[in-house]
Amino acid sequence: MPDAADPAPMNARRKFRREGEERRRQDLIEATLDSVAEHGLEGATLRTIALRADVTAGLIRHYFPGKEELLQEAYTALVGRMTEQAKAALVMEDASPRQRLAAFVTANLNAPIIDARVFSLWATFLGRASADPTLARAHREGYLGFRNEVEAVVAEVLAAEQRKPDASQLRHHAIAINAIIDGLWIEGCLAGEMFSPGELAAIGIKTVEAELGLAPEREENQ
Amino acid sequence: MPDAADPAPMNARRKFRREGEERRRQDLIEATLDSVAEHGLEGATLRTIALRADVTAGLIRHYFPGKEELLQEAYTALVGRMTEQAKAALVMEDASPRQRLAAFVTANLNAPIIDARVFSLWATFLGRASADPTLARAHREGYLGFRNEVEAVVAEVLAAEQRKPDASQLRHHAIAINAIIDGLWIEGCLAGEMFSPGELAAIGIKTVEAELGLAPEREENQ
DNA sequence: GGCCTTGTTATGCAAGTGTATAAATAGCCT
DNA sequence: AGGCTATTTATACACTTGCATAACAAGGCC
Repeated sequence: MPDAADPAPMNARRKFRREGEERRRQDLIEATLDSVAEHGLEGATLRTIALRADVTAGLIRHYFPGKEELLQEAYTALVGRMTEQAKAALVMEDASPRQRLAAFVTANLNAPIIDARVFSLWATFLGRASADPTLARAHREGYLGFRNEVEAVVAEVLAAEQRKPDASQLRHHAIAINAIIDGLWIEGCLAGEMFSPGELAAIGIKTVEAELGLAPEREENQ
Repeated sequence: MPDAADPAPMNARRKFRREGEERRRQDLIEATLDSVAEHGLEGATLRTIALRADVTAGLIRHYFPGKEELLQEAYTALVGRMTEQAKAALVMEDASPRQRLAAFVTANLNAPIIDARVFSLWATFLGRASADPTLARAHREGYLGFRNEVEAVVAEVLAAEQRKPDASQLRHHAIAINAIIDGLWIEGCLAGEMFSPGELAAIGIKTVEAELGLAPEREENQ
């Protein structure tokens, strides 16, 4: 029974905790990505983001010059995380190049890289990349890093097969394989339930190996 | 010298012409796509769109129940146009299945299908598809139509080679080829200047034919 | 314990948003 | 030519947006 005897002020100011700077920035970026994934760039308002980070809107301006910068940093963080995860699949000691390539493809065509939320973010930001040079650069760097990684593995695989491709052939292989992975990734993210588990990865490996002209592993149907 | 003698009223009402209903709707949809491509979903306001269509904002409500419906119709129109263009490359009389497949790949990896504006639109809308069932359905239908088209050509090509793939193999080929085209399409749209003219198409044809296990056309390097 | 810094909240504001409604006029019909 | 109707413009409104600024208090320091 809230009455005159109630000692609590009825217009209590919101309680809060001071967090470390890095932690707050991280939380705000995460909240931004969540908001964008759920409501799109249009629906990701400062107030929505702040609410998700359990903070009031004004605080954002204490860490970021403006909304634009927050979005850019969020996208940069996203791209960084994506390529980092992708490359992580490559660090396998004592595995043949061909196995490492297969593992790379498999990793990129399963969770957590195949993920509707990440895809939504990827597409949303990329749609604005053609108009925003900062976003375009963030994407470009991630993309080239990924493709170089692919090219390096391809070179190893072919070397293990005693083949000496020139730079142009290597580049073409990398472009093609990159396209295969990207294309299957999109299909998986958009319509994951249309594929049985592991199906996309199996298709990816087969297609990549065909592109490289590697002999089928064992069974030769048609 | 605009003075008291000037017969023209100083607050003249805007002159306008009455257009046919279909024409106006078409114009408004086109203006919407332009706005979204340039400013993103967030920047595509009714006033911006109306300005581009050379009309005042209120008129939009005369043709569409609300902004959402306008955006949905615009996306549907875009998807329809894209798949239509893609399929158009398939109607070649007296050409071998393999030639038709190659022509299909080539058409999809050159202008006007490789186009930064279309890509921007595609990505922007797709980013919101996971949250908007109407957009998701529009995309799904376009995608399945495209893939069925691919599957049909693949079946013809393999039949011409006396091969009898079962339904599962056919499906896998279609998925893979669709991914190759999509992936290369994205690369071309986002970084067209990194590729020489025709390079993407050449890579696409080679990769697709490798995936299908077709013997190389003539020259056999490694 | 009391103070001081600064992270945090609260409030305000001008600009812009989508939508509703009233007023005007273009162009067809007779 | 003159009237009718529906397309089009104009205006208003309630609400949201990003940003600015002032008030406040959390937590380290002496």
